[in-house]
Amino acid sequence: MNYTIITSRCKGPQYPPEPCCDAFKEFACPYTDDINDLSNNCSAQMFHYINSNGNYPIGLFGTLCRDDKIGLICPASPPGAETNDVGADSNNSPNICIVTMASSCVPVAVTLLQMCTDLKEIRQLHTRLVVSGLIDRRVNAGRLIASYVACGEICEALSVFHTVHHPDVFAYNTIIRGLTKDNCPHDSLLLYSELLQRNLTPDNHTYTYVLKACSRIKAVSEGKQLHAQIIKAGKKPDSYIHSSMINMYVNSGETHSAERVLAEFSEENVLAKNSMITGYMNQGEVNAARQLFDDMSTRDPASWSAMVTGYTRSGMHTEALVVFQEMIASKTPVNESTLVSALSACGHSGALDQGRWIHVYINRKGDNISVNLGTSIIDMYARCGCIEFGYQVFKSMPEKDVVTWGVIIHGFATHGSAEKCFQLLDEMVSQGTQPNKVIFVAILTACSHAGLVDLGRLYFSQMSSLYNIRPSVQHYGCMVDLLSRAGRLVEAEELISTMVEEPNTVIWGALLAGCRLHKDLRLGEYAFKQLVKLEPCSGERFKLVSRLLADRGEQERVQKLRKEIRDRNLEITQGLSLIEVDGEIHEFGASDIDHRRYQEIYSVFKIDGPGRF
DNA sequence: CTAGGGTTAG
Repeated sequence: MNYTIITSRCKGPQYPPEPCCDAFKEFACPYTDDINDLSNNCSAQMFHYINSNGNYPIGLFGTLCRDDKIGLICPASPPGAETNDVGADSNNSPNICIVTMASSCVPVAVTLLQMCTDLKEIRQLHTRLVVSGLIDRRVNAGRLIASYVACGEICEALSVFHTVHHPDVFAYNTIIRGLTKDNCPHDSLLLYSELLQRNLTPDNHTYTYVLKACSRIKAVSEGKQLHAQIIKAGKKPDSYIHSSMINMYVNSGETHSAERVLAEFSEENVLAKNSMITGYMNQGEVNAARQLFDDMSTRDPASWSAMVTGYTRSGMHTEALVVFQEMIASKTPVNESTLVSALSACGHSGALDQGRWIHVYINRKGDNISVNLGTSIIDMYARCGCIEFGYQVFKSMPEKDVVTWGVIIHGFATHGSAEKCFQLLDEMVSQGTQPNKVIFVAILTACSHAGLVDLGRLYFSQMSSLYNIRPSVQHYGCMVDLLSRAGRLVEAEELISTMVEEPNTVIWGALLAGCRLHKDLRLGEYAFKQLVKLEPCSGERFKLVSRLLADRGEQERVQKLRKEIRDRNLEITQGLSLIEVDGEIHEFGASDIDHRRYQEIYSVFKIDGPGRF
């Protein structure tokens, strides 16, 4: 017989948790989540375990009783256990021996909780701990809190925490970590001050988690206070504290403080440097990030990931993809976030070939594709103009979230397939995913591109009436764009006047563009005035309004405006199109006829003349 | 005597 020995050290690959948990499920006790129900019907003695065949397979046995010992049935005595001859075979025959863990070993409940793989098991053990009274042991309660935190059940964790009379530092640490992870960093900080009030001594874990909470809410002053406390306590920060500290400063935008902390630490700390790279990248100090990365003697996957993500977010897509290729070449295991960033870089730069290469690479790796990664693949194809490929990937995904639906709907919207967008929205709702505000931006964009004014109005009103989504400036932007393009300028103006928030440049810009299209000088000038107030340095709007004036034959005012653009040296940004040819990305501006391969591309796309590209 | 890098994308 092939037994797995379960010991208190049963973590790790050599002791897979499955056999113990299977055994666990078959305990003679019926499964129930209800503590009261269990306490009425069962005693603490029920852990005696015999499986359905009447055999004694390896498993947990014994009682969870106040002496908190565990029995194991196994062919030989596991390390760290004392053999108890009860039930042991006479001359240590290979059949069965029953051992009891020495009392110095890890408490049973802790061992059991470590074996739990899902919430059901944890709940069941929770009930048993309550029934047996073992929950009163702080160690057990603490580990139970940790188990709930590990599977994201912060409410359960909190309710256990509140029953503990004098929680120890471990319990505080665990719950602080859980609250921060659960996006309640403020509560974490409250509990930290409670810990101090109770005269408990924070340890390295405490500092790490509290720093993380500060980092999450960009609480620099609290973070600095903590920094001072750590130094005052004479604690030697370990690498976790160190990197959390840097992270805190980085997230709060204090790159220089982060730099100083980085310099203070003598040991090589990859985690800290990774945080620093992210910090530089967030501040747009791309070269500093690169320098740090280049100087690192050891890099982990997160170091590479920070570079790829940073470049992508700075819009340096080519650089991002170069680093990504280097990462592959250096045989660094590629994690998911890196792939997501690299795909994003492909999508934003139109690098279809590389995007497809990454898609193939992902398929080759054979891991099953997560919702996030699948979504990124779809988005890449959609942005590179291959919505059909994206749709294939979409259809092949067994699980989708609201972002997945958003990506595909947005993709079809920008490809002008409004009908497909509406159909997908219906599908999404019928499959049980609630649309959010981003979905409606995509839907309204689709209406706008297809000139479907009435449908746009319908969806705009349904948004709040059916789905309880308050229209944001972005939605108003879509609607103003939709109405203005269709020449319904008065309606557009009316809609703007109903806005609660201040209209932004997108809103006025859309109105101005519509006015130019439909030659409405009065409203156009009004929109223009609002625009100049909001962004006095953009020449683009001047150009648009001067065209409007030219259309109306107001030559004199046109000249005046043109002079103003020149005199004030207003910047004129240009919309760019990106085309990948043989792995090389080419940028095109509107009416760009100076590109060295213009003729080729001109003929391929049958552009009907310069200026109309 | 149990616990610890980041949350991207539309």
